[in-house]
Amino acid sequence: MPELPEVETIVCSLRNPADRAFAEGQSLRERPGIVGRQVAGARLNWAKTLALPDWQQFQQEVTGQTVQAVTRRGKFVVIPMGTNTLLFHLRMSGDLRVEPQDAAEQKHDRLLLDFSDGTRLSFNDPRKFGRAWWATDVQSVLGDLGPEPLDEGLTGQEMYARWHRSSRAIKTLLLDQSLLAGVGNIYSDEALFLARIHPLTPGNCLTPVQAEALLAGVRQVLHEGIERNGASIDWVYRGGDFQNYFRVYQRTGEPCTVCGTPIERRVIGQRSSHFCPHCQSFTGCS
DNA sequence: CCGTGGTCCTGTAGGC
DNA sequence: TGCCTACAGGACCACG
Ligand SMILES: [Zn+2]
Repeated sequence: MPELPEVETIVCSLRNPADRAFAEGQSLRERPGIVGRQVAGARLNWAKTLALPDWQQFQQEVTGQTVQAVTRRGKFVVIPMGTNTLLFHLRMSGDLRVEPQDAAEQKHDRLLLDFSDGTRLSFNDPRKFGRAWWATDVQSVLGDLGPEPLDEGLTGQEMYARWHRSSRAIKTLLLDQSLLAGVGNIYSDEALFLARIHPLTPGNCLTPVQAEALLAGVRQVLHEGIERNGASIDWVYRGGDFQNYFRVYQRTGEPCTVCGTPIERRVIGQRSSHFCPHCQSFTGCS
């Protein structure tokens, strides 16, 4: 589930003042954060969740460390703690929650950090695809990531150069984290719709103008997603409402918001892709 | 280099 | 009620 806007929303909530009190029905924006809290102990309920290092070493080294900051890189949550950094990738169903230690452990909690002030951070992940790393060198985990789409220094020309090198479908290229970090299945469909580009368009058929428009579309949908606290679908991830503003994603058969043509769904690179066959007609390529 | 199919997992929706 | 299949915010691998 979580793509850049959902991860950004979670990261922001973890950065909230840590001295806030817990309350019933708090939104993500209202909840207390974790910066400044000290780890008193850790628990691992699913071995594979901890990618590196082994549990023994992790548990030993993380205990006593203090949360210095919470940041985001692509879809990764980055938490510097002393000389090491704790990283999470939420994959399809991961979530990070802050709660009092006396609260009952939740179903699907995979990794828990107990803080010395009586609170805890829990990594909840029903599908078990999510991973955590405890790394001295952050680049060993984040090294292959492409640029941040919301970095103002990133230009359309740069993305044109990156996308133009490949003959793969632009839908697939948008999901390639080494070309651009943070975009997933929802936001790639939405961005292609805004840029009026057919998802099967080969990267090397894109024009510089289209690349510019696509980066602008990516930025717009990411901003919208962040504004709405991300998208909440099914039982995974709660708190956002961008799902109520989808233009094409999971709207198969429903009318295009621009021209009324039924939205089409087809599988591209093992992922379902939704688009308007009229607004996003393939313009051709030499 | 490219596309395809399989893997890792649990949960839900829909057809019968 | 079940039972069965398809599908889901992601990423990685082997193969031809
Ligand atoms: Zn349309």
